[in-house]
Amino acid sequence: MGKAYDVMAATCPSRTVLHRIGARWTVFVVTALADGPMRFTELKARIEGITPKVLTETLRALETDGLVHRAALGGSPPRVEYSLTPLGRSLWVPLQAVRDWAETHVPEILDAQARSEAAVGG
Amino acid sequence: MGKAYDVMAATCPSRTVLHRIGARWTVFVVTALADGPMRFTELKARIEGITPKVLTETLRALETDGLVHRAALGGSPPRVEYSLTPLGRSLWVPLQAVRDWAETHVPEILDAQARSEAAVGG
DNA sequence: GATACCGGTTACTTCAACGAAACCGGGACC
DNA sequence: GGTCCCGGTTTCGTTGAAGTAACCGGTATC
Repeated sequence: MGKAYDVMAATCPSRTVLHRIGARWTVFVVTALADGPMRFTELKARIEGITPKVLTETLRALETDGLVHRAALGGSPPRVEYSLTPLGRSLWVPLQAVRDWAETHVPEILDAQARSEAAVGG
Repeated sequence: MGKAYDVMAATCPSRTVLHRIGARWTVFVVTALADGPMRFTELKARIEGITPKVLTETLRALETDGLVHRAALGGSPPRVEYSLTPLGRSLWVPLQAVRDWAETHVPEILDAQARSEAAVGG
């Protein structure tokens, strides 16, 4: 059985999907929400350096793709809770592996960068 | 034992690493090279839609980070072979998982997108 | 001597993503 | 009546990654 979708094909929709996954802040939001539902301000605090605008954009995009659920709970002050959908939770698995890899191999990459900078004549 | 690096910290070098991994074409190049060493033109053919400029840039970046090895074999016509380093091969594991996820869940995401477009009033 | 192949490079342009900063309504608290 | 919090929105500016297209030297082929 061949696969229905192939990332190597120029027009394959999986490329769009991959692009979304690779967006700067997607991995952070999914990682944060993997610990449980969270409110906007909580997310903003946890993901250091993210601006409210970008956080909103990222959440909307993930919501559109069915990865994140947004629950407005009314009341005052307003309460909005974001959570991963089952699809989002399934994405978390490979994303966590990537995150893990990144955190684990930082020293090797820093080393390689230093070495190639030295080779060029830094 | 706490982790040495945490992606959630604003200044953590793992963020740079993650950024590189998330670059538009990284996953394609690593995936292609996972099948074995390959020449420039071969890569260009296999990764549909990539331009020579972007391919060069991506390969150089991956080389700098120690993920790809470049071997110029002289002769004429010139022969240059690119291959994954052990570090690159270790990255392939999580990347393949992400690629797999993307290819597998295309229909669900397309569905979700269609539904939220309809909800807005398409 | 025209053509094609390899492995790129160069110059220019475009465009989406990202970021900074200010602001919004509505309530609650003081 | 001033201030704070929540969950954003709006405007504007910047940046850098990506795309387009043309070209390069060297060789070998016809």
